[in-house]
Amino acid sequence: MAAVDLTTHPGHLARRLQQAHYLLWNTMVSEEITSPQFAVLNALVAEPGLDQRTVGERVGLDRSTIAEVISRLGRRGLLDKVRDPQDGRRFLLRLTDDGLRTHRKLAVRTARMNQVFLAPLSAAEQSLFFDLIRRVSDAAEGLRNPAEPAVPQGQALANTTHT
Amino acid sequence: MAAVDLTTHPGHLARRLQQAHYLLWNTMVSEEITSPQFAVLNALVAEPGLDQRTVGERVGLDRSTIAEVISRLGRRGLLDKVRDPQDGRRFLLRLTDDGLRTHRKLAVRTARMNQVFLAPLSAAEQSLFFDLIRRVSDAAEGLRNPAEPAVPQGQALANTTHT
DNA sequence: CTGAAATACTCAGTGCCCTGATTAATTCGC
DNA sequence: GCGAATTAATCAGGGCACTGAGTATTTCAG
Repeated sequence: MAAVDLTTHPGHLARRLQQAHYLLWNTMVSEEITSPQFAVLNALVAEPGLDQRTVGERVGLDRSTIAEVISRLGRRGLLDKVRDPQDGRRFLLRLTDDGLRTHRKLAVRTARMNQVFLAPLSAAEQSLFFDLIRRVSDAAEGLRNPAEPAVPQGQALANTTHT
Repeated sequence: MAAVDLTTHPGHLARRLQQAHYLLWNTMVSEEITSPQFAVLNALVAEPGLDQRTVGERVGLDRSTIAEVISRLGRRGLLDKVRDPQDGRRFLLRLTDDGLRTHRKLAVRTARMNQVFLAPLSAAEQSLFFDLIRRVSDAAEGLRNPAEPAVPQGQALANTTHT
């Protein structure tokens, strides 16, 4: 009775969307390399020599997840990991030739897959789709560290001040 | 420089959206019960006595994942699992009183969380958001079993019929 | 009625995703 | 210079998500 309609719950929709994407990726792009792995390759194509933490920041993966992903890519021989001589805490990451080749190949397939994935939407709807999702994600991400940003000490924290 | 802009990749956006949702859920709804777990509770509020497979179908979880989720909910005492006397393969699922209470409590918090999550969008944009995501997900889901319908019987389905 | 197919569930294996605790290296305060 | 934060990475642990293989039960074909 008190049951709720999940089709109006953004979290549920987000999960379904990701599942749908996973499915398509698996059939149209690669069964070996996953979408997060491709994101890491892509980040290192753009900026070779990044350290692990920064790559994670670029692609939106936390410290633990990025470590696992990088270890898998390393095992496959797609990237190299060398300790930074300047800062012994860091590992610098760089794609191997094989990694570079793999990225090129998958980039093409990914573009094709995106077209299929977005085919149900008109061009205008597609940019709307991006825009809406980005705005929601960014806003939620912004709630993460609420204190940080230069809040002046006046601090009238004015949520629902009066009914 | 063959690097690609991930902000125009729906898969990447879907993942980020889900991460953002996870974050908000964790802080505003529950650290114990996850969003998929709530979806299962909700399905059983709507239709008590469903079997495992059907619950999975309702909330979009495959056979393995639904088994794990249900086992966790069972361990927490939120649902009961009894073998179907009519069909010994099935287990029938039903919420306990505690499960029902939990669902009621979380439903309220979830509604609040959804408001915060969607706050960056106007009402019109929110329905657009739902509509666009649903259309993309449904279309991709539809590609799953493309062949099925209307397989012509010419097909000589020739596994050794004669022995 | 009986053997084959279908069905519900389980299990093993891989990968993503997060938090909290720990270790090693660097930087900062004094 | 040196001890105290800070920072990069690892590890342990819990949960979601999929596939392929295996078990038990039911249904269907002949």
